[in-house]
Amino acid sequence: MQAALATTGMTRPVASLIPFQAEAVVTGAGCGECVLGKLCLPRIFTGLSPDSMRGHLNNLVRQNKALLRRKETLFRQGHEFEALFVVRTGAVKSVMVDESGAEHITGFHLPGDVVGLDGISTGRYATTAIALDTTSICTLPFAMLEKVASQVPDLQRHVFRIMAEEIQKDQQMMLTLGHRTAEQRMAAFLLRLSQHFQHRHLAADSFQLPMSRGDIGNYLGLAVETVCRILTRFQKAGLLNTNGRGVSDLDLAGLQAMLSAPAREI
Amino acid sequence: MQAALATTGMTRPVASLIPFQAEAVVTGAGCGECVLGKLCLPRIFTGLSPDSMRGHLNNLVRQNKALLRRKETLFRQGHEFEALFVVRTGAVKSVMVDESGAEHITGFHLPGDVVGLDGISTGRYATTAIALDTTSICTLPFAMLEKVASQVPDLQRHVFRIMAEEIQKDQQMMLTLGHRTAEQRMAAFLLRLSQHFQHRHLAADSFQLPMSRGDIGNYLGLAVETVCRILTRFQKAGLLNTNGRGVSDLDLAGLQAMLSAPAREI
DNA sequence: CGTGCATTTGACTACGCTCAATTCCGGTGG
DNA sequence: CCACCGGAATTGAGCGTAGTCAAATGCACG
Repeated sequence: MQAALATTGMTRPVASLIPFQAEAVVTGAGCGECVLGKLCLPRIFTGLSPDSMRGHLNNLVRQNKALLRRKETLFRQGHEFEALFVVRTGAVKSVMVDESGAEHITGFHLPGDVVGLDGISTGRYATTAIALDTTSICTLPFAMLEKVASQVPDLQRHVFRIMAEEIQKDQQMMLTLGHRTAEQRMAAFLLRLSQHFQHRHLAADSFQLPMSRGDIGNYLGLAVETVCRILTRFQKAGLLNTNGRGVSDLDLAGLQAMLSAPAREI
Repeated sequence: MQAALATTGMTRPVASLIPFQAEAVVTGAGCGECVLGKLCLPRIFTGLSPDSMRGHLNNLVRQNKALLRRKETLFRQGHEFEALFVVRTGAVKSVMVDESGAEHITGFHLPGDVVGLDGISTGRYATTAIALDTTSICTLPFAMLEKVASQVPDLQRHVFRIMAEEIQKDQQMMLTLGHRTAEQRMAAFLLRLSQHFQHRHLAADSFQLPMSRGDIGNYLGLAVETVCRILTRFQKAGLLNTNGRGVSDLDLAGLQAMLSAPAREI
């Protein structure tokens, strides 16, 4: 983990490590600020005796949590895969550098999302994970996860599901990138963010974008200028209001309508 | 499975079912024509006693194999997810119909590939799987796979790996669709096919495309006309020869060079 | 209160889509 | 065996969406 939780490429300091309070989790209180949703450990271990639960927990969750600041990296492309991470607060982007040296953002990860799945198949992370904001992280060493999963069928099923959801999400994204216009991509992007917040009982029609216009463009396969122009167009059409990185008064139905509308006929 | 192995949407008959010879597998001969690679069951069960192996096998692999003809479906979008499938011979495409009724091909599956992963997360298949050729299939009921996986750590790890490889592949595709020109997409597509054949010790520079130009275009987010034009361009540039659905004399290095070359700077 | 990056807006260009017409094949029936 | 038919593939002409280049403005941080 030394390598994985290494310093950023820039001149930032290493991530600070704060002792993780396993006790609070085991007693069933949940980890307070944590927004793990279905991955929440107390739920996974529901039905196990407190002792057994504590035993598993101590193996499963790294006894610390990482706090990253803006632009610090959680792990780097090519480094040995050792753990999955769950975003508790903040936001993370996954960046892949291709053979020609160009950078491509393959995903944004908000609280509750799992980061690092791209490392499982080859044993090395396929992307570099970079914090977009001050971000707190939960660490799940994968070897331990595998071991516990083979003893706790519910956890095994849960890991299957998490990976399957990632597959589903990526295929949805392939569809967006391959078959939708620039406007539709932006609409789909905003709707996906909106749904994420809604699922967590946060405002669905007003929120902050944790990433830059450039990041959005890179992720959606659009030029920065196009992203800007479309946001202005949306604003003029009354679909939303922008204020820096904040968007408000999203017309969710209107945006949804753009997706059903005449796409590129390929 | 009745539903999953249902009739095609057209007027084709149901897939014929031929008894699966589990015995042959257990004795270590492998399933002959099968090209499962690392998923090959005898390998999974290496180290287990023959009896234990036979017990697992009988649970794991459906006691039949399906033979599909061109345009017949393996499963349909929205139907209950019950099993994964492995392509033994032939080829399959995964087609998703979106809210606006447009069809999108999310993947092609060649011998050794697993089909149906998109159904795990929601419990319903997210795509319809359609045979591109006469295709033989191996069926893995997922409930059984989960059960055996929780008893055989190697199998659990293997399922993780298969799903992770799908994630990796999809993210590579996102990158292709979002950041590459039409020519680069075609080059990447041909190279991926070539690598698939090479890994299976088949000719890497000459093979048949099991799908139509239209399917390729749909998959790559390009118009059919663009696919044709690019293939002609490639041929004139001496990168390959085409003959109907056959391609030969691929200049792999030349195609690879196109990917490293100046992409769209996004 | 600058300096530097992020964002926005404008002008122009080009890649790839659309529409249209022709050719090529594979399958089918006379 | 050949003629015919329908879909697939190919090629051409014209156009539109989104990228590129360029410049101005906004904004955060030192």
